[in-house]
Parts: sequence; C-alpha cells; structure tokens
Amino acid sequence: MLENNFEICDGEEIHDELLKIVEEKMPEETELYDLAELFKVFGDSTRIRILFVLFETEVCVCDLAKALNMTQSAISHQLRILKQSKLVKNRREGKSIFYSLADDHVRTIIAQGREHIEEEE
Amino acid sequence: MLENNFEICDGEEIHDELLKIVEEKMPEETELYDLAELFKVFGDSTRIRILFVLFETEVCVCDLAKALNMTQSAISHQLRILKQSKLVKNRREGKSIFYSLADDHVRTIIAQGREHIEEEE
DNA sequence: TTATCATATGAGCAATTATTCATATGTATA
DNA sequence: TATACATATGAATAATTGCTCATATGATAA
Repeated sequence: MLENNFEICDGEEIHDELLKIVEEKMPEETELYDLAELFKVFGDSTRIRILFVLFETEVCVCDLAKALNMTQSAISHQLRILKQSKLVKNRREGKSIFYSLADDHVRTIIAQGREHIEEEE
Repeated sequence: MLENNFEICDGEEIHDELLKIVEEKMPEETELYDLAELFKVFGDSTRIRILFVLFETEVCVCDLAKALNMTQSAISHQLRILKQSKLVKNRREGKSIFYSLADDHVRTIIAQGREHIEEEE
C-alpha cells in the first residue's frame, strides 16, 4: 500500500548536511574521472612490476621484457599506458628506447599501498 | 637468415644487474597481486566519489545513494568492494548501516593521486 | 505474526581490458 | 640500398567488471 515513500531514510537532518558536503567537497567530474583513470593504471600487476624495476634503474623495452619474462609487445603496450599517465618517461639511444620514472608520486602511492595491505591483520 | 637471435639486446652488462634487481627488489607474487587488487579499488569513479563523502562524514547506504544519485544496489555493491579491501568499515544503527573510513592511507593515496594529475602541464 | 524499511547479493548484460599475433615504424649497419 | 634489430600498434579474443533487476536477509513497528 506504499504511500509517501519519497521520504524514507532521512529521519535526521543529515540530508542537508550531506548535500552541502557533496557540493563543496566533491571534485569536478573531470577530476574524478582523471583520478580513477590514474589509479586504474596501478591496478595491474604487470604495470606494478614494471614500476618496481623502474624504481631501481632506467631500462630498455627489450631488457624489461626479458627480466619480467613477458613478450616485447605486451610490455610495450603497458609502457604506453604508463607513459600516457605521465608515470614514466623515455629517451632514445640508438635503436633502443630507455624508460624511467617520471616523478616521485609513484613511489609514494605504491609505498602507501604497501603499508595498507601489510597493516591488515 | 636469422641465426643466433637469442643474444639480441644485451650488448651491455645491464642484464646481470637487472636480474639482480628483479630478484632482490621485486615483491612476492602475492604482494604484487594484492597491490594491484588494492589499486583497482581506487580505479572507479563511483568508489572515489564514495570515498570523498566518507572523508567528511559517516553516512548510511541510503543517504549515500541519494547524495550520489545512484541506486541503493549499485552503492551497496561498491561498498562491499571497499570493505573487502579494508578501506571502509561499518556499524549498524537500527535498520541503517553507517559506513566510514577505515584508516588514513586512503587520504594519502588519493591526495598523492590528485597532486600527480594536477601537476601535469 | 505481518508489513515495511534498509541493506545485501546472485544472475545477466554491456563495456572495458590484458595479452597475443601480425605488421608497421624507426634506427643502424653492411 | 637492403637487411636486421628495437619498438610501437591495430585487431581479435578471453577475462574482468559495473550496473540493473529481482530477490534475500535483517531489523523495526503495528
């Protein structure tokens, strides 16, 4: 016999307060999208393995593929994604292209992630 | 006339050095997997929006759904994922269940992500 | 108990994505 | 130039995933 069901779940005045929070604190839609896209990049273990190598040294695509035991094509595809997110940069040296970390946010983000998963009981 | 192509791309001795890095610095397979799984959770704008609300206040599922203009089911599914990753916790109060942040790594990780995307030219 | 509200969850579908394969581009060397 | 090496990339495929819909669970009130 449902009637007046448009008023469910707001007995408290949390509702106005909530709307204010969303209006004032929520980033723009484009920033939310960009943030999600950035974290998606970290959400693949192949790319994470690449980053762990780049934490230590600059490396060319071919050596990276061999070190991680994957095909050159697979690594190249993933490097492109990392580069698009500006997490890595590259330089050419002869026939080879060397990749390295673009900045240090990567280290912080990964470090915080490790802390989080290791902290769990 | 391909012969001896098993020696391509290691003119320098970077190879031994690289293998040592991978052996010594690369986390275990399970940690790499867990890390990727954790970051996948951040890789969705709905879950990021939920986290931005939880940065400010504790909130019940129904209010969260209304505030973000999504169905209760969709929000509930995402909260389950956030809870499995121990990013949020919850408590029951009568018929409602209130969700809140589980710890502060979330804030750091999101903050670093924002810094990274805002730093780009 | 019965009815209602709040939340959780399984199945199904559409969209995304990581890898492979084949091939293209770019560089150096013969 | 022609050939080989190093890397990039488009298409195809299999696997993953976010949402919807229907329904189940859990709690409160009549």
